Amino acid sequence: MSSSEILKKVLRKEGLRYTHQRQAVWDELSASDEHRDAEEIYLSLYNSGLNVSRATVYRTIDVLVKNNLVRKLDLGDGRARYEHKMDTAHHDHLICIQCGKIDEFMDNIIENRQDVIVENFGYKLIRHIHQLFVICDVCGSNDLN
Amino acid sequence: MSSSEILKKVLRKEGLRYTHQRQAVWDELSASDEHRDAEEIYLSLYNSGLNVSRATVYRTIDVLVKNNLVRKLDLGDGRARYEHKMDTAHHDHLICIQCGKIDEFMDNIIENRQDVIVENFGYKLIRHIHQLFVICDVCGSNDLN
DNA sequence: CTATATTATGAGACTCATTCTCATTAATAA
DNA sequence: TTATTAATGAGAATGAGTCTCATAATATAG
Repeated sequence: MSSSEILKKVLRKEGLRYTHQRQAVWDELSASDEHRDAEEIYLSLYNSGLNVSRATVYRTIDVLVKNNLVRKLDLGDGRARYEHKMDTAHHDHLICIQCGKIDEFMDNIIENRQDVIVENFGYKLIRHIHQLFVICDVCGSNDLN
Repeated sequence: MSSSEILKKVLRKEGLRYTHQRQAVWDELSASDEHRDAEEIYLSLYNSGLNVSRATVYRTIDVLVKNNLVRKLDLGDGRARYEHKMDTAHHDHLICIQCGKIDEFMDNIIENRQDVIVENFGYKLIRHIHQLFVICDVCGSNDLN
């Protein structure tokens, strides 16, 4: 399914109209594997000559997140980051606290343990956040850590 | 070691002065096991007749967090929560997305896997965030989930 | 097609947690 | 006690994100 077909399907399901701006935001997000914030998305579009307002960037991202096309990451620094979920398996993140580099990990043992823990409480797991804040190899070899 | 001795030691180490306000904030935090935000700390002090300004509440909490007397939690809703670390072992959190109840968990298998993952990357683990967002037993039995 | 109804957009005002500023006050050093 | 220096308080500033509302674009009815 093409990028625009996927988006159209989601918009139809949500009862929303298909617009240039929404396509532009989704294109921008799906074209990169980086973990960018809303301002970066906005500026990247702007620099491509696509003048989508910040408000629309936020509004569109909300729809994409709600419909599982995009994941929102809260790294605790006050700016949400976004990553598309096209052809990607579930994963969590390692974040270098020095250079900001983000890597991904996935561990079935951990995933299973989470289920066990929640089950022992008699709760139902909806979603989870698991972030490992690290000093990456590059930053670690640079000097005094 | 008493509450004030602990605080004095930290302040001395940081080259900071011992003040009523700092003691009041630390007392307020160490007296409760709840996970409260800065405004709740401020209001609780205010209602006890202790007029510590919001600015000082924030400033003091920063010192306490930096010195491991308090842990800052980011639950992704825009307000940081704080919990003291007196006589508490490391743990992570389960958060009910409906009623907001917060429970704690600790799992050695997960802790070990984290170390392995980070080691495989050749990185150094500094800290981690692991939050399980759930529907708790009470909310789950209330009706339609 | 064309007109009409309805939703989406853009610009900038607004919110709200947190941080900053700076004049005043309090704690430590002499 | 006074002098020195840091801490505090009040409110301004910040900044990511949200909201408003007039205008523009899209979908629907003829």
